[in-house]
Amino acid sequence: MFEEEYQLEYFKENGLVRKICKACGSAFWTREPERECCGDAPCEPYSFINNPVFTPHTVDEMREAFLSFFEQNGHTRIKRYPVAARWRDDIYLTIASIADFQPFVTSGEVPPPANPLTISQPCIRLNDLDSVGRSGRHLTTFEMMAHHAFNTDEGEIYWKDETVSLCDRFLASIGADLNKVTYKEHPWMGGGNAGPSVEVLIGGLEVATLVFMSMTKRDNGRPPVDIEGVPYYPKDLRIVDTGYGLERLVWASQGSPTVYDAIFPQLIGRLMDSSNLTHLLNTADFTRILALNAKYAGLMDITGSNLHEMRKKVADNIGVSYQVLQDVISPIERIYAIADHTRCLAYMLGDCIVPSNAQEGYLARLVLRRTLRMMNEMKMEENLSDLIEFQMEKIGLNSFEQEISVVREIIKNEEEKYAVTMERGSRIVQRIAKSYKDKNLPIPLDEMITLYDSHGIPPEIVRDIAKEEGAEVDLPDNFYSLIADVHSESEDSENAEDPYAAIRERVEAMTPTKMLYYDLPQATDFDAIVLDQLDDYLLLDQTLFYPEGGGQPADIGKIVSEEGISMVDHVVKIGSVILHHITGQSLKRGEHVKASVDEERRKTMMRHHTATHVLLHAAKEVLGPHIHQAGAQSGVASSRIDIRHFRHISDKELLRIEDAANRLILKDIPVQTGWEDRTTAEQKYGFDLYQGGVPPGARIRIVRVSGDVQACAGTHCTNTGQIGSIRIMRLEHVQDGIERLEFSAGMAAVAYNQWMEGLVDASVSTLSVQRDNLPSSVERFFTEWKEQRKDIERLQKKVAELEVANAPVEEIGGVRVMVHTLTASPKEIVSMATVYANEGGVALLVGLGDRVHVVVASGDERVNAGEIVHQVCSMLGGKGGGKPSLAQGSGASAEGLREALAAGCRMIVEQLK
RNA sequence: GGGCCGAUAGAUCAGGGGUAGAUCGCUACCUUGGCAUGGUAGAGGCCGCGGGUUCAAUUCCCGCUCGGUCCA
Repeated sequence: MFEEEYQLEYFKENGLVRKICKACGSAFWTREPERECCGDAPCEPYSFINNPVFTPHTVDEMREAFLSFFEQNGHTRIKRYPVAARWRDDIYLTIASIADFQPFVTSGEVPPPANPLTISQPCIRLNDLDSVGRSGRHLTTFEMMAHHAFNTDEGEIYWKDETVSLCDRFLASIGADLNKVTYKEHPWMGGGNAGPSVEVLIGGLEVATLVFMSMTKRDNGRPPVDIEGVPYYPKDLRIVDTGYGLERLVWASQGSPTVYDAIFPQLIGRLMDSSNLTHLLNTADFTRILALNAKYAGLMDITGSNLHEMRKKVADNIGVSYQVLQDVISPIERIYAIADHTRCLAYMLGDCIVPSNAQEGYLARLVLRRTLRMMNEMKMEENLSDLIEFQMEKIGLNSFEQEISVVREIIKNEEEKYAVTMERGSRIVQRIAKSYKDKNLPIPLDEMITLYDSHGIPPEIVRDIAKEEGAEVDLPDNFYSLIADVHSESEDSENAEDPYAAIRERVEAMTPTKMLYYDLPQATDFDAIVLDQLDDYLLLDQTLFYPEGGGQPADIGKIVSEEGISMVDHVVKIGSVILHHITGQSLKRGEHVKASVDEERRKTMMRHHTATHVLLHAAKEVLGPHIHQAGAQSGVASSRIDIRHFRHISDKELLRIEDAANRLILKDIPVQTGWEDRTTAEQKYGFDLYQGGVPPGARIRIVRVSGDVQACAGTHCTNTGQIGSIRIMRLEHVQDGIERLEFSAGMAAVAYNQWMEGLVDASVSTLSVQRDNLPSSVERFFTEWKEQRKDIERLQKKVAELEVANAPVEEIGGVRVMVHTLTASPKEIVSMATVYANEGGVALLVGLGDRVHVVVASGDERVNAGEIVHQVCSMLGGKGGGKPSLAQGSGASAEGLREALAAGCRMIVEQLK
């Protein structure tokens, strides 16, 4: 595929030749004509360990070397983006440098912040979590250094030859022998795009990938290229997407046994120290084991049985047993993993991810709990907060938005939560372990799965606790993949159909609609010319109707023409065209119309929308500067805003937020809105801008309310005073780390207050008490109700005893039998009969109420109450049953009661014989 | 966003279509000079909310709320 794409002038001019790898069959380019192998794992083992291929660099030195090299070569250096990819809704974490520019820059809709540019982007990938620490090369967090160029037909920056040339020159600048570098052809496809790509290899390690994104599946009318049967079309925008692994470059520059030793030298020493493993560090054997381990790990994926095999090979090679190797290497693997995970957490928490049971917060919790578990296993005398703070300081505290004190508090919370979960978990495990031990069975797999899946207790911990209880467990090696299977069964990812798909294409060519609502936020009436009508969607040359978007619903209203009136019930924006969904009169092209927006609704919407910003600001004031918006939805009767906070908001805090918000309203602060260039706005305000979501377009609308700046497309009041008032109606805990405030503003707040008043009034009048006394009266009524209920129970028992004492009794075969009909509730007669049965007698009681209730209690083994009730009730046209000692049931009417009781009596006599 | 588990006395939980239980804690009394402890008695439950099935629901079914957890 793309074979001709790799025939670069640069390769030819510099004497590189194309070869086919004898091991894997891939094509590659090299300066050494006699080379037979592509240089990639598993075709070639690592050769850089103890034999660096670059001049030694630390992480900071290497990053600086890269960025300044590309700066000197005409690239603009760009600040890193957060690791939480909040500008995208398809991924939680930033997984590559190009992710920073998706989707709007890569689609061509928005110009890049600079062109060409260079960046070192911290990325987080949790796919190979199990290999981290073990393989010697896997990391959860790595910096992808990149140089990107965005080429169009109008502006060519550079393409393949220059990209490879820059790569070569950079590698040479850090001391590489270019003869050792190979370029492996590696066609790339992803996300509907494709293009040629080369992997850059040295010393058996892939250090960079150079991707040339140039094709798309989307039909754009250009002549397509066939790739595996699918037509791909050349893109208008051709992107140079490179990725250099900072950590790998550093590793290869130092030749240490593992990548971890190269990038976390200080921390690993510190962790070894606190785990009492320092003595291992400087022994030759140990170093040799690690190096060998890494070398073999380089040749295979470290999953499941592979790990086992690799261990065996390494053990054979150094002449120790599998178990000895395992014992030596497990602790250090955990230390490597902890070093890695704490850096991952530093980025996550520093970039304002709050651990949670859902979404990106869950990923943070996953890593955090893993780290805590490993620290516990190592009995490490270190504190997780200190380790993460150390990592954050190493990276530079000013590169994080979150304050360190908040980070520490979050970690403390998580540690407590984890402890509670584990404690709850151990109790459950102990119980289960006991019950299986009693049956002399191991705890079965499905119990293990439930324990993990529903209670969060990892199987290793179950095993340990079970051992203490003396129970075995059934724990297969592929436990976690079994879990994955359980989940995959129920996973039906259904992609929501685009409801406007049919119209979308037809609209694309239409003239953009002039948006009047931003310039005239107070206006409601306007004149317009009908441009077209597609089905029920009307297009005008200009409009005041706000289309649905940015968490704000669409305006409604009417359009008046000479022929009649059309109602607008929904408005959407597709591209830059606004579509009015109308019912009633159809309209003709070119017609002049008068339109008006439902004023009250629009005003309510504006108040609610501005109130959202005010409330966020108030929350920041009360809870701290770390508060961020996680989502919002405006409505007519109420609106809601989700905010990130690591704790439950207390009732008191809620009141203070409401107070603060209303004070901001009373201050009558002007709301400033304006359009700004996207890229400059991002640089100016940071990614906090996108708290309310990411709007498309090269220019974005900026809304400022008292120091709070957001990109926001909604319609706003011009001053906070216009909101009138804000009333928080409800606080909901949507998920850990996200609190939802439901509120209303303006007249809607008044309506809510009135409704609440109504509730109070209704209660007050029912209880005939004064308003002020409502809470104390309710309290009094409730306690009285409880006391009286108890009194009733006591009295019923008394009555029962009296009834029993006075009831006619017959003695049959030495057993006292009572048959009696009375007016009493089921509960009463039950307790009556029980009193009797407790004295060894048999009672057949009938209570007359709405229904005929039959109870039999038997204090004699021979008499089966259930059978008798069954018989009596069926004769009464009802049903009943129960235990041999006590049974109850009922019949529909008292008709035939005499016969039924007689039959019951006969049965008792019969059974007593 | 989806799956799974759960909600019963102040706490931890058991139970199960037919009169709501255990342990700890609490209160009082006994034992002591006082405390720890031990003994006896007792108080404490809208069995989360709303529907349905049933003669009968705390128990079974459905919905909701809240909590936990796993996975995207």
